[in-house]
Amino acid sequence: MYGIMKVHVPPGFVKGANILMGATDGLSSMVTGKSATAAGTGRGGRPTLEMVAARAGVGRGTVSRVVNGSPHVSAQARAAVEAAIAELGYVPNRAARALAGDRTDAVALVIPESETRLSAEPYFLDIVRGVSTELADTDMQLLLTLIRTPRERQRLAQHMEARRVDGVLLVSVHEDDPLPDLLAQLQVPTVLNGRRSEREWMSYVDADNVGGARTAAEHLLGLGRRTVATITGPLDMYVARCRLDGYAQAMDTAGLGSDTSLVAHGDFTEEGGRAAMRELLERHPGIDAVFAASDVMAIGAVHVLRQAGRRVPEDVALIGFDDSAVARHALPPLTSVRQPTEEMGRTMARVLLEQIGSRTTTRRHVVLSTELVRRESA
Amino acid sequence: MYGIMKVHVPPGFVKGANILMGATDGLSSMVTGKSATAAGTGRGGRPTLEMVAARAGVGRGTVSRVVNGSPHVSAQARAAVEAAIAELGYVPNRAARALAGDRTDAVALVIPESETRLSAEPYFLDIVRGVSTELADTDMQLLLTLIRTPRERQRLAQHMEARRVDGVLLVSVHEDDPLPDLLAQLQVPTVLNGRRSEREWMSYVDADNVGGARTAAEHLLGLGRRTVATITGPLDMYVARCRLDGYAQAMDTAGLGSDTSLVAHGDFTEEGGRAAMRELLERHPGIDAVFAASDVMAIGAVHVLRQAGRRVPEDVALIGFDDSAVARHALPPLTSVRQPTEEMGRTMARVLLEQIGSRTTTRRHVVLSTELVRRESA
DNA sequence: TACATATCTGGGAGCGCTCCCACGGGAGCG
DNA sequence: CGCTCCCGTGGGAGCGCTCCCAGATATGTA
Repeated sequence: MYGIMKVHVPPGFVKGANILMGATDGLSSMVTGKSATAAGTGRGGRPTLEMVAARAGVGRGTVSRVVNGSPHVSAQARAAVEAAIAELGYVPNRAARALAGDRTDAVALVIPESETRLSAEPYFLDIVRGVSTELADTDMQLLLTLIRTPRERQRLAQHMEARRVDGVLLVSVHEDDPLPDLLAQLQVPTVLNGRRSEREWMSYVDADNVGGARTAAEHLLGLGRRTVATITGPLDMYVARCRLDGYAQAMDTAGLGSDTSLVAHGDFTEEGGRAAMRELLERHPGIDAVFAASDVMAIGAVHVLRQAGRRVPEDVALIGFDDSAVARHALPPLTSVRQPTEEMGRTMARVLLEQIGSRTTTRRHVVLSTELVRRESA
Repeated sequence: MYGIMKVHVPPGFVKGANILMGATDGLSSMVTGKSATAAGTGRGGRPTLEMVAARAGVGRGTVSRVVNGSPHVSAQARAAVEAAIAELGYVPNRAARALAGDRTDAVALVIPESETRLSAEPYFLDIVRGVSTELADTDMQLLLTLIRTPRERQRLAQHMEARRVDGVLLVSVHEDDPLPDLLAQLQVPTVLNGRRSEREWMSYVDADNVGGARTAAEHLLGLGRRTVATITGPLDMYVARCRLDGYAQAMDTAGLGSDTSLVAHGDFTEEGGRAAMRELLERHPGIDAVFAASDVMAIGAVHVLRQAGRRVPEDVALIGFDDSAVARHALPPLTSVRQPTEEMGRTMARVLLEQIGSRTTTRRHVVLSTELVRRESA
């Protein structure tokens, strides 16, 4: 009863309203048809799924199944298709796939400008490197989006609503950034790099800032130093609070209580580090160790200490955070807490892919451990 | 005679082979139809072009024309369409556009790993920033592709053949990299960041390395220094040759001939800079100025000079190249040649867009001038 | 032997857009 | 006053894929 459908109907005939047009001048349209595809040439000479199917002597569906790794294909058919793909050098058309499958096979790495200004340096590149590595095996594309102006933020939101990516990686956003909530509301899989606060609920991958800071302070203490101070980052940033916390923990454990006069506040800039160091020197002339929450601030501290005639590390031991190029090339080379940045990037990508894959909304929280890189300053 | 076509035919009826199916069990298919689109809901609840058309009381074609800025639309129709777009919050579906229009509205920024390892630092990020800025006004997407393994290079080539991007930005490739030629052959619009040799034929945007180096050397000479040496980069890199050239030009002009013993070869690393400085110090104990072809090498030189008891800049004036964070935070802060990195990124994007727009293969060669940033080392 | 079940397969329909053709009506012309 | 010409317009066809359904075939069971 359905047999009629199996009759071979010339392409271009069944399709469209040509039938209704009868004797009208619909000829030109009829001539068009999908002849190009059915023949040996796709647009721009690129092979199409249909060409592969013809070549392999199977149907479109089967080729699609092979390409997408469906298990419901006989070994024989699979082999034929794979051969045809190789011979033709077939590569799936991403746009067609996206359109038909309602997905994009792309993830965006979003970087708010504020962040790039601060820790710039290798950090960002390492994240990209990690993400890229992890994505290399899938055929997800990595889209880079810098957000600087409100207009760009607006556009990003629009793109998100239009579902132009399957997921988003968000590099350290500020606590009051509306982006994460927008993404959550839109149900776009998202992974943050760094938490916004202690009770972050979205998926995130962060470094163990507390542990790293604690280790640094402990190292200073282990060197026999007694007057161990710290230069913090801006405390409205969670990462800065964490590093202060780690320091405080180490001091507590060492029974050195919490002397707030040993805590000076910086802002992650060299000048901030300078000011904080001057303050510290004034309050504690006998200071013999400093843990700075960033390398750049540590550099500032080095300069001030030098001017004050203090030697590093003989008089004052110093540890920074980030293990940046600045730390490596400083004089003396700075001991610093290294974050596994590339690994963080890889993990972010992995978590995101998992989240995109399983359509469930399972949040993941990952904290990767840091490591003290010993150089000459402590 | 064509009037019959204007009769309103219910959607889903004209389309497909349903007509042929007559009394057969084609019901399920008929029910499907494109009802969803015709009604008020696109996939995922997102508005479609067709919905906008319905809302504005015009045809699909007209909406498309408005969206794509075609001039052949009456003011009235345009206004209606724009209103409908705003009301519905319509955003074009990128995949559909790509499929129908045979383009992708995306460009790739390709970064061979080798390069990222060397000058890493802000350089790369600034390029991205520039590119991103320029692209923000179009709705081109920026794809980031890191090339590290031969496998990744292979995949990139494949993507290029499948025309997954409309154009490519290539960050400083080596002279023997086959990528540029592949891209040229594939006729993919491409812009290089930096030349591969003096006779680069592809479009490129480069910094005036010769001029920057010349200025640096001239500055040193202008300080009254007579024994002005240079530490070069690896001379198999064009950029290194350029910087050496600039230095040589300044020396020639000053009538100081070309004393090859004043030229030491480094490799853009700190250790390379150290070794070169030691060499120089040995050959010319009375040396009073050094131009290093990179900041990192300059840092190495500073360290060696310090150990040798030479003061910077009192005994030996020093200039680096790149104006990196390392230079800014060094002790003393390094005078350095700044490249307009972000501007380079912007220009690259602009040139690429132009090349994509005009389907002609007009190559463009842009050289942006550098600038000496004076700090304390010279 | 007949019938139910599981497995593999072809191909129609449709994703949302662009391209382009052919229509209608207004302006310009003789 | 009829004739082109052109501009603005609607909408068919098709881009290359995925989804899914119904056939065909192979396997198992009574």
